[in-house]
This record gives sequence, structure tokens and C-alpha cells, in this order.
Amino acid sequence: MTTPLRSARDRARSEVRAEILGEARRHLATHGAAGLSLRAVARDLGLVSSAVYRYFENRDALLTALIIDSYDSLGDAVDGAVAGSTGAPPRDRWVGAALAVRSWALARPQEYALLYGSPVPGYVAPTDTVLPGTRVSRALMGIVRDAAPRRPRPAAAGDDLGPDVLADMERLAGVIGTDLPAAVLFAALLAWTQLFGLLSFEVFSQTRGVVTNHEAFFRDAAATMAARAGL
Amino acid sequence: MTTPLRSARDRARSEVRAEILGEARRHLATHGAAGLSLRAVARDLGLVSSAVYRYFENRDALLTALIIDSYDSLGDAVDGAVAGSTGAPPRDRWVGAALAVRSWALARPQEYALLYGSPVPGYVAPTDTVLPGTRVSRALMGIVRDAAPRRPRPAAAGDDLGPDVLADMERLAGVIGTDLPAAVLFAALLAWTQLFGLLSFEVFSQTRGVVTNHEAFFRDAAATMAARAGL
DNA sequence: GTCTATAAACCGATAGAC
DNA sequence: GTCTATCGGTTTATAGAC
Repeated sequence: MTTPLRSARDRARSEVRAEILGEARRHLATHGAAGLSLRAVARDLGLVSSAVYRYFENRDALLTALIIDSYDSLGDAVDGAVAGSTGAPPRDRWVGAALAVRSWALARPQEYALLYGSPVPGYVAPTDTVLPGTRVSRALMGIVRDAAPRRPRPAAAGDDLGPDVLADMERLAGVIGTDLPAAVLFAALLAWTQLFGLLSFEVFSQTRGVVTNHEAFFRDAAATMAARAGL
Repeated sequence: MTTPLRSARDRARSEVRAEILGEARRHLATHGAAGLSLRAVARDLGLVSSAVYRYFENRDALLTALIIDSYDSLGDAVDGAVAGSTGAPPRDRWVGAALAVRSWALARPQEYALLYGSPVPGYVAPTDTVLPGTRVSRALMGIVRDAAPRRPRPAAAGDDLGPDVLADMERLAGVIGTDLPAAVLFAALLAWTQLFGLLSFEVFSQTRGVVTNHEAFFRDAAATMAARAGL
């Protein structure tokens, strides 16, 4: 008897919660994470500030929810691209995933900044955020792992890795469940960091005057780095 | 007669200005760029807020001065590393410059965030900041250009660049004054963006759980990317 | 060029009525 | 679970005395 009633109340609760999150995301886009204000969100939503405290313990809790939501939104976008390209050549899969990250970031630059830009001063991300925060890298590494059986070419030689880096790569191989050589994993990590470096430069307007057609550059960059990782 | 007097006044003026900038930089380290407050800086300096307006027109002007100062501080560090390595093997010069960027960034993470992290909401950088903002990339590209005569190996093949990217690379060759092939310049840009991507990940704690010895990883990454650019 | 004083906002968070 | 009211703080920016 009490179950349907509770369920209705919970539904209303989660709807209001979703409205608060949506308005907060809009605020993020204009005022940035550091300027996110519980009061302003409540005001623009027709609520009074104290009411919001029934849904989020404090400002940081709201920020945490926004971060997790954004990581999941990005994770869904990339996972969708990866799942939709099963069976395609690994290099194309990598480029497709990279382009999915880019599309997501360009559509939501402030959310990208929230995840991959400067940390919010005074805010310490709780542990809830770390697992969703690894979805993109896990999706990308999954492409590398799945490509292992039909690897077309040996990994580029000449990568003289130091012992510490070698140890990290061997540990990483265990984490993602592959026996790929360290040089390949290292090249994949280079491709991963290059991808986000270029994207951050583009989103934060650091390549002005160097790159004119960003999508073409990004695509060629992703393909080149994937090729260097043996994809 | 009036000149020494004026000069003394100017000296006092620029000293106060420097003190304000120094205190503002300390504030940046704790509260971030978005939280930079003219009043708080004045208070901690024993000044009253309105006095600061004699030195900086408003908050954004102070922020602009901080950005230019930081770009110049980083530019000095990198230029020093590059100038000190004249005659060394190009790849070592590149790695040295990259390590100089990293050392600077790790010593001043908030200044790094100011330059290469999320843009400050509502702040638009004036054109005064773009020239100092290109010092690092010009220093890095200078290494590539100076290495041209004794290039030990041909650029990596297999970089199928699209026409738009090719056009950008040819334009870039003219800007930095070299006749290096497009594929080499492209590889150099990949190395540049990879460097900052990895560094941003490290400064913003995005590589936790993947990389343990960051300096070793960074060094190997820089060397590998430089080698791929023919250095 | 530094000061006091002030205007006109803003903020996070809480207490307590309903 | 939303409301009013409030506490105790913050901010940018300006006016005007000295």
C-alpha cells in the first residue's frame, strides 16, 4: 500500500532534482563552475534558495552531481560510438571515438571545462566521480585491446622506455586485460593525451592562428596517433 | 629638473604595482582566477580597495596583467632552456624545453591553469595577451626549424594529410620561416599538443591510477614525439 | 594617491512557521 | 517540502575629504 505512494513521491522528488540539475547546467554554461550559485539556480527556477537544500546538501554536492552527470553523458556518447563501430577497422574505430569526444566537447564547452579544465578552487571531488571519470579512457583502451588479435603491424620501434614507465605499462596491461607489449600501450597513452591536448587547445582557443580547419586537423591527428599505436 | 622627480614617482608607482601583482598572484594560487578579488588583494596588502583602482582600471585589467606576466615568466623559462642548449642534439633540446615547461607548471599550477585551463567566465582576453601567449610554441618550433639542416631521418611516412591540413602546414612553414615538409610540421604540432595534453592531465590530476612516475613518463613521451617529428 | 563612507548588489547556510 | 526571515559575510565600484 505504501509502495505506490512512496514511488509517486520519489518520482516527484527526482523530477525536481532533475530540474535543478538542468538549471544548474545552464548556469554552468554562462557563469562557469566557480561561479555556480545555489541561490541563482533556485531563483531562476522559481524556487527559494532554502528549498534546494532538500535536494542537495550544499553547493559542492550539486557540483559533484553535475560532474558525474557530465562524465556519464560523455561516456554514453563515446560508448555509443565504440559500440556502433564493432567490426570496423580499429583505426576507424579510434577516430570515430575521438570525433565523438570532440563533438560532445564542442557542444558543451563549459561541461568539458568542468571535467578537463582547471579544478574548481576549494572543491575536492569525492570518490564517486573517479569511476565515471575513467569511462572515456576505458572505452579508448578497449579499442586497442580488441584490436590485438589482428594487429597489422608491429609497434613502432625506437621507443626507449625507462624502467618506471615500463612498470606502469605492465600494470596497465593487467588492468585492461591484455598482453599487448608496453610500447603499444605507451603509444596508446600518447594518442589519448594528444587527443585531449588538441581538444583542450581547440575548446580553449589556444590554436588560433595555427589551425583553421579544426575538424580536419583533429581527424588527421587522431588517425596518425592511432596508426602509431599499431591500430 | 622635473625629470628625476617624475622618475622617482614612477618608480614608486611601479613598485606598488608590482606588489599588487605579487599579492594577486598569491591569491590566484588559493582562490583561482574566477575568485580573484580586488578587495581581498588590497586588504591583504594593507591597502584599501579604492586605492587599487589607481593602478588597475578594474578586475579584468588586473587579470590581464597577471596573464601577461605568467606568459612571460613561462616564456623566459623555456627560452632560457632553449638558449642554453644551442648545439645540442635537437631531440635533447626538445626534451629540455618540454621539461622546462613542466617544471614551470608544477611550480605554479594555478598560473598554468590560468593560461591553459578553463577560460575565466565573462573575461575576454585583450589582444595584448596573444603575442606573449605564443612564446612557448615559437620556442618549440624554433627547435624544429633549427634542426632542419642536419635532419637525421626522413619524416615518418603514412601521414595522409587532408588538403585543409596541408594548407595550414604550408602557411605555418611561412610563418616560422622554414621549408620543412608539411608532414614534419604536422608531427611537430602533434608533439606540441601532446606535451600540453599530458601536462594538463598531470597538473589537473587526470592520470591518477595510470601513471605513477610522471617525470619519467613525460620525458619518454617528449622524446618519442620529438623522434616522430624527425628530431 | 590614499583614505572613509557608501551604494547596491551578491553569497551559503540556517531557523522556524505552515 | 516549500515558504519567510535572517545571520554574517562577500563583492565591484564610486564619491568626496584630505
